Amino acid sequence: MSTTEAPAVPVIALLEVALKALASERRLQILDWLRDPAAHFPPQEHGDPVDHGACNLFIVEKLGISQPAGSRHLKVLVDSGLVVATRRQGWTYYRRNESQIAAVIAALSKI
Amino acid sequence: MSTTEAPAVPVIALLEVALKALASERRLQILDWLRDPAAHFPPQEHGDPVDHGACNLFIVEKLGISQPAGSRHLKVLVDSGLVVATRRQGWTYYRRNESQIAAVIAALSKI
DNA sequence: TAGCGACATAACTAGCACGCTATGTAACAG
DNA sequence: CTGTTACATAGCGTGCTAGTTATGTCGCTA
Repeated sequence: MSTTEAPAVPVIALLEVALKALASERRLQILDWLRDPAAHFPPQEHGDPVDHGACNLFIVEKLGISQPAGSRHLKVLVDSGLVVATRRQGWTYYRRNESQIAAVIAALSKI
Repeated sequence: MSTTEAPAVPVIALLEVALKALASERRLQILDWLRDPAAHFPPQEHGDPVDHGACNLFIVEKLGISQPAGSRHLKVLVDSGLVVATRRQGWTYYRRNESQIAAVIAALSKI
């Protein structure tokens, strides 16, 4: 507290994290697909797309990038709270966190 | 048109430009100050802050960075359409483009 | 226990973002 | 014409971002 100075509007620093996560065509595409996983991804045996979202492999393949690259994009989205990951029987499913997305839009509206 | 492929959702590419401009604590701070220039910047002789916004020098000084660094942040905001620049008697005043800001928030709400 | 499939992590590289100093440009003052 | 002020641009160094391949980890299956 002696070396760092608190910003006048701390919400700005929080917004920056979410906006950096959103400021990527890849990640915006992922969020758009996750609005309706069943419409954009093949059927999944282990996990209802409506409840749990889509698995990593499907997202990676649809993006056309390597699996680690897609995995890191998803990690950025999860770390920012915009997406929730669910591990289930070896697979990881991702779904939107609508409340957090709405909170970011609301915060942005105040700036 | 033969070498580039149109994205399935072109609005995503447009949103990315605005979000990259917003995903910066410096630029979010500028936008916040410009909501009420008269409250955050000294009085200006040549140009009403309510009409024209704040000049480059005041913004740079308040940010605590060099003049060229601040000038480039403002250019990013202008290029993305979020801020409008007005040249007047040697000074350049910057103000928010509320309609563009609202359009970005509306587009983000649809993603 | 061995092997495999799904995903995460590590290590590396290329490109972009952001800070700086130095310099260019345009308008005004004397 | 000269100098000053306000701002933009150029050039450079540094750190982050996003892609790759290689490898690690965990859960299931045989």
